[in-house]
Amino acid sequence: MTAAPKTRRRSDSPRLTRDDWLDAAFAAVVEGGFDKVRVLVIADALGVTRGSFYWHFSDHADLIAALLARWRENEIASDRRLHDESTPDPQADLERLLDAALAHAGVDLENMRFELALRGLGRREPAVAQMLSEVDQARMALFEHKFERFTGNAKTAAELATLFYLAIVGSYQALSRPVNPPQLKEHLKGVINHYLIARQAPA
Amino acid sequence: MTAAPKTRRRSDSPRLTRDDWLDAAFAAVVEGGFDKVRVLVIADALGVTRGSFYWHFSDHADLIAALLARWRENEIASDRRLHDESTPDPQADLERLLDAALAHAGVDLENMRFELALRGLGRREPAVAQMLSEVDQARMALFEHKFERFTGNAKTAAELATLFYLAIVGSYQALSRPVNPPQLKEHLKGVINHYLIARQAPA
DNA sequence: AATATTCCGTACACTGGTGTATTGTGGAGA
DNA sequence: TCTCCACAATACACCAGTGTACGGAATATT
Repeated sequence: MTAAPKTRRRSDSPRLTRDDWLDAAFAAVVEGGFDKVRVLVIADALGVTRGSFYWHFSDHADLIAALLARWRENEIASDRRLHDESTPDPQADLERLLDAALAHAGVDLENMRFELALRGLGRREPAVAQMLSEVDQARMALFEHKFERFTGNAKTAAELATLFYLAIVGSYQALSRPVNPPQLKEHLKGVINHYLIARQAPA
Repeated sequence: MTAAPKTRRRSDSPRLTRDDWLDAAFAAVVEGGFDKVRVLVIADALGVTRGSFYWHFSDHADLIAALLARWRENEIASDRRLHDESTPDPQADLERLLDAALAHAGVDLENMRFELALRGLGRREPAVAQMLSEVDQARMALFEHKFERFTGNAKTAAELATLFYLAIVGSYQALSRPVNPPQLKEHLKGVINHYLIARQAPA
């Protein structure tokens, strides 16, 4: 009655790598949060025993730390990418940013769930909260920058950037309850259009 | 070396009530999430042993269920209150609603943290997700109603209601990172003013 | 005061998880 | 082909937590 391993290791090699473990741990976080990251469970999801784990990692804390570090790297990388890929048209540029942020809630469902779990962890672990704070700052700055190119007004740019960023973060977990992603996108566009029109016909 | 109970029971009576336990469990959720609700820990926070617990509750699941139920009651009650207390002036009415929602992130910090933990739980428990969905729906409807009274336009009301509600939810956990509550309130007001002006000087 | 009821303590069995030490094993290089 | 070593299995001790059975104390009730 010994069940077969649920998830086959990524590489065809019979041996596992540290990254294989990280991937599996990531999946565990995605579907249960950090509190449900159990070495034992991940082990037999990978089809091995914990003997392997304690080879690649010193202990449970080491695993979590590595997971956080890896996420952080990816995060600053994708932030950099969004910052570099700039379009001449401010509005198109802005919409691309919003699309990317909303994709997090669509295609990239796993990353969204991971980030939510991360925020949960951040409520208990100051170090994690600190990390998230920095990431949020960077993203908000990017939003603000794009909005300023678009509106040409620092104050409204700050307002809209704050509002939009928080709304997207909020949508991560209220989803797909009160609204779904495409719906939300339409609403965001509606507000942007409003500002566009208002600019063409100032008071 | 036996430590004194950290939290004294609310009633002066030496015996505990089911509600005392619920209060303590609530506190546990607030500072650690649902995964950190341990009968053992709560027991000695209350200065008793688990013998008491298993008198008032059948098991751990019973405790959680009761906690959820109680939250739900409070929630529909406060929703009703917000719905009834209506002011003749649409703008003042709207601002009162926003204040109430933002207070959740200020004074009412505990309730905010509880709700966040709840959303975390909802990602694993469909029943909880369902409950949250209904609460979100109700709140959004209220937002939309107030915004419609204010703007007089169904479409923009839907847009702004969605955006504002999600932003507030989002602020719950990004707080106090990228923005703090008063700052956020100013930004929200800024957008509202923009819509006010635009209405007075239509294109 | 005697008794019943309500509430809590105690002791035990059991589960699921971590970490460690030690032993195996299969594959790449000499 | 032999050998070494990177990787994994096994077996152990240990801990935290749940649930249960039962006994004991405190409060009501008559």
